[in-house]
Amino acid sequence: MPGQVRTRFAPSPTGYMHIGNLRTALYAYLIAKKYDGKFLLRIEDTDQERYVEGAIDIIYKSLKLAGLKHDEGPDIGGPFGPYVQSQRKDIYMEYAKKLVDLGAAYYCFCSKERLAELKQGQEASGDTPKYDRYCLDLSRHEVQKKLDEGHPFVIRQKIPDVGTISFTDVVYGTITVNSNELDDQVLIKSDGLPTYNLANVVDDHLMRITHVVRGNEYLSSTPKYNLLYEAFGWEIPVYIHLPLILRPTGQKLSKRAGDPSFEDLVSMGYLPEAIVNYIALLGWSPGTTQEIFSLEELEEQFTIEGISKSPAIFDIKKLIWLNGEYIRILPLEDFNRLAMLYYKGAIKNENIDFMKLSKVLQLRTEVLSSIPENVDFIDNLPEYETSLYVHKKMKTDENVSLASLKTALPVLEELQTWDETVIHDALISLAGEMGIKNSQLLWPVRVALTGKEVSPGGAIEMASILGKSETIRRIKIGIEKLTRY
RNA sequence: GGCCCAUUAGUCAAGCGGUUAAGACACCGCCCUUUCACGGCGGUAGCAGGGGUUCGAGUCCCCUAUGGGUCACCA
Repeated sequence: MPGQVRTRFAPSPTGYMHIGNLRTALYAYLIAKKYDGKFLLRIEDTDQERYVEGAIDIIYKSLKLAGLKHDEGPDIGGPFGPYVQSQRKDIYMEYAKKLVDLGAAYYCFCSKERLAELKQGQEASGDTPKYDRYCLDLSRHEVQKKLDEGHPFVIRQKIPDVGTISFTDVVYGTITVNSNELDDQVLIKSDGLPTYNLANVVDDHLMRITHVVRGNEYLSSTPKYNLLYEAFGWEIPVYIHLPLILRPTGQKLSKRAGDPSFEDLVSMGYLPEAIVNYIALLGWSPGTTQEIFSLEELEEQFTIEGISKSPAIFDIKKLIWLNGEYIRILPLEDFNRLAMLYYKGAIKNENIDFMKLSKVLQLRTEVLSSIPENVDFIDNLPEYETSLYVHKKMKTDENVSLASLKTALPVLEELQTWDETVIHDALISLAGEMGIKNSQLLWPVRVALTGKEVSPGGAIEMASILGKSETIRRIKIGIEKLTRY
């Protein structure tokens, strides 16, 4: 294929970037990068009824967050602009008229009422709704007359009566349909704006798109677009249709069903890099056993051959794992900065060394939003049962624990400096002196300090983070609970 | 319903006529260990069903079933 590879991401501004959309953008981007080509952003806003305020900003923001930089687009311009379809209205009309001249399209003056009636009748008799070509044979003169009289009109594509149409998709292979399955769809709406059916063809050609990357839902309408390319005498792009991403119950992802958007996932505590990594693997395989990919690695290793045909289910479990992997490799400072957003709401105590907390928490965090529940004991020691002190493997029960806490209390109170090393040495040697296992001393202390079954660190780490006076206070509470028991 | 597409473990998936059918998540067990987690080791679990073609089929063909997509003046 001569010339430079050019792909595009062409979302309509609905205000919601779902995971499937993002993945389409990602693959289009990767294909461009892989072949050293250009990736462009085009806004498909030809349906003004669906316009949502601020939706374009969400698109910019999402792409930026995902690291998908476009080379041309509404915000940065480019040689084939404008990149917003509503600003290209005249272009589409011009090409639609050309199609009429070519005999590949025709004016239609049917009212919406007539169309609705027609459809209703066809459905009632069990037929597939299809335009009846009422206006197809209007003479040039009749058409001109109606236009002069100011009748509202649409321009419809004229599908050949007979024959089959084939096209080849890189992932799905050659697909053939009967032209009688196709409807004479509207190309230009009565508001003068084009439908997707015309706009995508005109723009992809004018913007020199070489590889059309889009969701599988366009597979069945692609033959109609090919007819248009052929009528214009334009080169047909390489088609790459992507399998759908489904929700765990098997349906298409949807906003209505509550499936999270990309931004939702980010605000739920997933890192953009992890999400991108995860969706790259939903529908594509590198052919190796590598699972962790930076965007740069994807750019190098992505292959069109690796795209699969079958739909994939969005499995949050694997994303959680992957997110944990990304969190663990973060520099401590970066993790701390991210975690701070969650600490703020959960911890009011100002004496906490957050960096110290982050250090123990980082290994244990898979999703940032789980942080608050993991650190809730810091501000307030939870109410807990003395049964927490009973642990078979640690060889502790209430009696052992009470003895351990009572012995540990004065030792800790005497400590002049309060850091992990000092606390560690004091407690470990104490266990030695007492002739008990480390766990028989440390488990009770950890329980007393946190009041929880699990905590983001052991007794020594928790004591260090909570500080001396709070540690002492909590151990006393523990002793009291166990004494009462 | 018509047309189009898909179907390897619970999930993502490798496989492109001859394999003990990779790997990952999840799950289970063991080890490490002051809890949990991390890490290490091991395990359970799969070619939707039926016909062909072939010396040989997860791989090719047909049928059935299931799932999905599409049939708009939405994209």
